[in-house]
Amino acid sequence: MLRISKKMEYALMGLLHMSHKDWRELTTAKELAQSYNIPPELMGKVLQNLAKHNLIESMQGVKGGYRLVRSIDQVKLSDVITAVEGPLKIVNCLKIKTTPECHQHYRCTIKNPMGIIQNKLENFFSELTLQDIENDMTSNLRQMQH
Amino acid sequence: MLRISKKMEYALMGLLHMSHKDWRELTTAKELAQSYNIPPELMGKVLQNLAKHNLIESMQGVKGGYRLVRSIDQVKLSDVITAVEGPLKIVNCLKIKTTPECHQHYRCTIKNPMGIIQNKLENFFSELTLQDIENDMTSNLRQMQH
DNA sequence: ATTAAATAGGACTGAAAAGGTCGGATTTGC
DNA sequence: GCAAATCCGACCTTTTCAGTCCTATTTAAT
Repeated sequence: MLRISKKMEYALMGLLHMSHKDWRELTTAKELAQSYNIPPELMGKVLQNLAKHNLIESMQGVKGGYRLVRSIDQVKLSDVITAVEGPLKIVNCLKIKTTPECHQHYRCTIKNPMGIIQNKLENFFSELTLQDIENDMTSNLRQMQH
Repeated sequence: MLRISKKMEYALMGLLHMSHKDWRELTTAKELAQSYNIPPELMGKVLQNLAKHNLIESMQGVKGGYRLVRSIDQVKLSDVITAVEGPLKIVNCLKIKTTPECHQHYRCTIKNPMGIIQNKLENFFSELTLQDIENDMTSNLRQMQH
């Protein structure tokens, strides 16, 4: 429950990795896969999804690869989630407007607390940028070095 | 990904249901199961977990049932999650201190963004009480009635 | 032109988790 | 003693996740 998928993990690693380079430089799936011990095919798929949603751009062919199209402080965590996993739906019932087979449906809109939590989570993820995460990571690193 | 389990849903429904009664009154698993179309055995298990973690108290025997031990503004969402699902671990790698089979382990503590997100999510859930959720639901209800 | 390295993308498999079911034990009011 | 409730573990089925495989396409370099 509330597990963040491997795909998300790989996506974040990839995006942060790219942010440490000059923006023009390309990063290949293979490079990321080797750096972080990720199955290359999976890494590739994740990057393809990110490219499809315009978080990164792809160059095909030899010497191809991926690079960021905007700086990471312009990338919300919710963008990454949507790109990699599709729109966030924490509970089946809310996936489609009126799922016929949902027996709690007549109570869903009013009595079901899930919608509330979903909204709050969406806000949470859309207020959090990759830069925020990067900052926290480096500050943690500093603490460890003391 | 990031799906909240049915158990959580049932737990929240049960707790909010109880909060609408006089605190001394008992609620049975059967009552909840029938009210919300939930498999009774499952509802029972969820309530047992909540009782074990002292979010509700249980009375055995005929005329038994469950009731809140504190008002819902004293119950954090993180309490419910922990009771129903065990401690929140959004990613395998962070479950146990040093999982030997985690190949990214040497990078985990510093380079893996998951720990950061996990901390932020934990804060998020521990700042949110059931009363907050209740409030949002009733305000949504008011909007619909206009 | 050919080759090699890269992205693009669909189909499939195995493992793990979630959701639900079943059976039985214990407690307790009537 | 019976019935209604909590308690609890074992089991099964379905869905989801992670990973693999295979093929096609693009393109730089030779």
